[in-house]
Amino acid sequence: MKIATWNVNSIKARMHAVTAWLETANPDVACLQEIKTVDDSFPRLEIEALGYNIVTHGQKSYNGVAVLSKLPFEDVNPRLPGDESDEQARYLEVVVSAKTGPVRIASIYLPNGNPVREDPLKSPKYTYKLDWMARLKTHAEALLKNEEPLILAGDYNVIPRSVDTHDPKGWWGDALFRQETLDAFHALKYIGLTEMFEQFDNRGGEFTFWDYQGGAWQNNLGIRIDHLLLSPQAADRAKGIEIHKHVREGQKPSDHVPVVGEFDL
DNA sequence: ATGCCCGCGATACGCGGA
Repeated sequence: MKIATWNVNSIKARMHAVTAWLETANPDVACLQEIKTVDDSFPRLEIEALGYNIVTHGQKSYNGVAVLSKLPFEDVNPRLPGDESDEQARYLEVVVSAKTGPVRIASIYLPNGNPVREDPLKSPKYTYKLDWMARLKTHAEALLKNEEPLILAGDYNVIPRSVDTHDPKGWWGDALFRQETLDAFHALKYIGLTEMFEQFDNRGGEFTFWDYQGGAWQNNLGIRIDHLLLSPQAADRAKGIEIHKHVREGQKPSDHVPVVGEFDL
């Protein structure tokens, strides 16, 4: 079973790239981020025609997440618990029934967090990011008690290590790569989650995002910020991970590329 | 120099992204 994550940077602007990728990569489940549209405007028909069930948690103009699945959805839960006032659409959790039993999958669009001011804790966007990461940790701890395969897949907006950017000195201090962010990401992993790229590959210099500006793609100036975090029951059945870098070469590409995990589920 | 590119949209000398 292939479970993928991809920040598409607008589903409407990306439909040609998305359908072409679905047809060739043929994932069983695809978690999408930054669909940038409301649920009613999501282009369902073209994707359903490729054999996918669709759930969305959309928002006008910004954010928005979706899950596409060849298997039917047994359960759907939009929103990350812990802050009823949070109106940003960044989390969508589903359960599908694989041949080995239920598999819980979440599409995650973790806040960017920039700008970070001189006092990080007085930076509204950065404190929102840190709060969101703490909420994700609390929720993931509760989900781990289910002792089932759990895959938290998405755009984490976290550069885990210096080797996951072309320019660690340049990035250091940014909301994606600074001590408080790394501490929160480590705390999330430390509850018992496995970062899938670390499990199977762990090379430096493998990126999932290249900025549109300044010839970043042409010069391979990228960062690795799209991740799959796995419960022990998912990690035990994990087979391998691929970054679909070639997708960045296409017409009107997203600035992110898909990351695809293979599981014996 | 926070600009360069991209998508959205009360189409803005705007905003957010990373």
